[in-house]
Amino acid sequence: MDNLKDRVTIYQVAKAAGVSLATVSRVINKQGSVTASTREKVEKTIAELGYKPSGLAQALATNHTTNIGVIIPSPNYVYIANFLSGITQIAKEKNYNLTLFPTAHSRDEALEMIEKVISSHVDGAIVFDDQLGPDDIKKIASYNVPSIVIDNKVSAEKIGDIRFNYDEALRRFILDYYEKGGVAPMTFLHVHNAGRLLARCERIFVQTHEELNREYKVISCDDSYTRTYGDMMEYFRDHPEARKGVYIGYRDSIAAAIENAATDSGLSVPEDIEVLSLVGTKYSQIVRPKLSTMHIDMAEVGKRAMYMLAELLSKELIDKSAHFNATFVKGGSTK
Amino acid sequence: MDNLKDRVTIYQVAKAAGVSLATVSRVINKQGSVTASTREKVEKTIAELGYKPSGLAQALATNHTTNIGVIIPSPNYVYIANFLSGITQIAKEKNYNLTLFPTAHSRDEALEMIEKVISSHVDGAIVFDDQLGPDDIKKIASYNVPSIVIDNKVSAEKIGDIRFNYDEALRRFILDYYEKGGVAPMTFLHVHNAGRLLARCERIFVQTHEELNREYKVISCDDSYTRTYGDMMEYFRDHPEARKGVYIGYRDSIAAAIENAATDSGLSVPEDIEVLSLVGTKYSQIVRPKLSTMHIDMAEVGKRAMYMLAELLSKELIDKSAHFNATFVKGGSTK
DNA sequence: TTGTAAGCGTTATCAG
DNA sequence: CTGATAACGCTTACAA
Repeated sequence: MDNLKDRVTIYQVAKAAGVSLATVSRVINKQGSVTASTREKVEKTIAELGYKPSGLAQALATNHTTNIGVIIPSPNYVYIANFLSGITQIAKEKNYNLTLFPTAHSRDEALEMIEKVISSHVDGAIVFDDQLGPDDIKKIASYNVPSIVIDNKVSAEKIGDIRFNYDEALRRFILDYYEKGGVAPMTFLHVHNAGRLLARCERIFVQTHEELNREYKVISCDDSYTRTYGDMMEYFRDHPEARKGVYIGYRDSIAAAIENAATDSGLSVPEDIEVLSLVGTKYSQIVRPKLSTMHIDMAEVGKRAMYMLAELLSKELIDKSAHFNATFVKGGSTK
Repeated sequence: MDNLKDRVTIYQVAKAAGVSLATVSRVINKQGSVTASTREKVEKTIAELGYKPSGLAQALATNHTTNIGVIIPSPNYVYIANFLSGITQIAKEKNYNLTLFPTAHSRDEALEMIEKVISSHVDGAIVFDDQLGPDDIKKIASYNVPSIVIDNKVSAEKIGDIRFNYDEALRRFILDYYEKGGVAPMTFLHVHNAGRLLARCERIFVQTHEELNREYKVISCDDSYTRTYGDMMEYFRDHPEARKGVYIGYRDSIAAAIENAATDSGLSVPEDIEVLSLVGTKYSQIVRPKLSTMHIDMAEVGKRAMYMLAELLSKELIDKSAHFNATFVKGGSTK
């Protein structure tokens, strides 16, 4: 608990080196001018004492930590992990540390994390939580925490956003299917509380079908490979009429569950059943047939977010909005 | 709430509520005694002003942040992401924030991150970096940062460790193969710089074979699915003698690359080629045939690490070492 | 129950 | 070039 008790302080260094606090501070910050000889002396005693400046005290004095807060659903999903990994790379490059505020897909928790972000005195934040609406985001803005918000349009002074666009690609995919003579209805796998991204895709799915005046199905599934695999096995067994058509899952695990369940039910993909994954990762490549996906490179999104934030923090962010368009990547799971 | 505001301080709250700093502090910390009426008054003005205590200042005053530092290779790999996810869950439960110090598989960087951890004033640290040796870890100990170290034996006052044991399971797997009449040599896919865990497995692999006086192969591969898939396609094409036997990859992506390359080369798994993944994740289940793995649940490891650290921070950690034994999980990729 | 004041470990502004 | 000293925002004895 009081591991910090015996921390060597700048004061001790000063005393040991026979100089004042201020001089030591100048040495460690390499600013202001110090004689070569005293600099050496100070550096020597710093090394001897093993002194490391307290980031905390520095932060308090300078009014900036070099921390940026990251609000994300827990990094359990590959696409979130990829996103985080992208942030990570650029953060390192720009010399920021990352503090995680994980939210487990619940709005209340996300809100609570926003409070924490504010308290934690981060220099900026990247918010990728699917549950938060624009109003929630404004709160963070009102506290003057420069932020990049993912998949949420916000316009505020110190806030940039990155938005995903699945609309056209998904619409086109659906239209193509019917234009090419698709007859069996498409099925969308709904996952409870999986966030705004999925919700929007589902809306596009429904709308497009209603415009076309086509039949469609939405079925609910659990947000896990194993459960969905089991459920789909049953589903294909109990619903002979469902043994054809296109199935859409929102991420690779779900889509893979559909595909494997279909295959293991004696169906062939893509001849009988076609499968599409909305958030494709590299795991779409390892299943057979490879999954067709709507692809957005989440690591790139993470990098971009961190670049934008760094710009927001250092100068003016010129372009406060970035867009990532999903592109259809054809695998073997669709015709 | 609308306009950007400068940080509201405890002092401003005190003034607005007509009380002293100390009283406000008591209210926000719910300790000491405050009359119901003044408490209300203070709470009201806190709400009105939108005051959030500065974690920084609190940390400096109390001498502990509620941050714990996590040194990991970047969360690109599923097993690392799972580990992080496990930490995350328990950290939330115990009310700690996580600060990430990602290292990208290089010892120098890992060392640099240790420095940062020390400066950053975290209450404790979880160190899962495969590149660090025991001596490196001691450095963190010397700064009195209570830590849990993964896959590295350390004995120091404030340091606990979690170790993996692949030895027996892997040895047994190899022995079984030959006892059951395996003839074709086993092949181990070596990945440069993939860390101590892999290195140790490789050592076990080699040793066991030498004890048995059996032929074996070690081939190098890139740490990526796509590259390894391509390389293995070539390999199977150019080396007819290699179109049989057991192949061992250190994580699912690598093992899946072997398996898919074998299948796509017209080989059948497990009849011609058998495949084993050393660090199995749920992705071993989605490829066909399912991968046999040596399994350690990394999310559990993360949880355990965080539990141990919490204990280390609050009282005495009774059991300073935990062990996780790899268990062989048979899939369809081995006979 | 409440207020005063001394830290916590730095940086930064002045003088000297 | 160097040294006092006042911030930074909060906690916490100690007094009142």
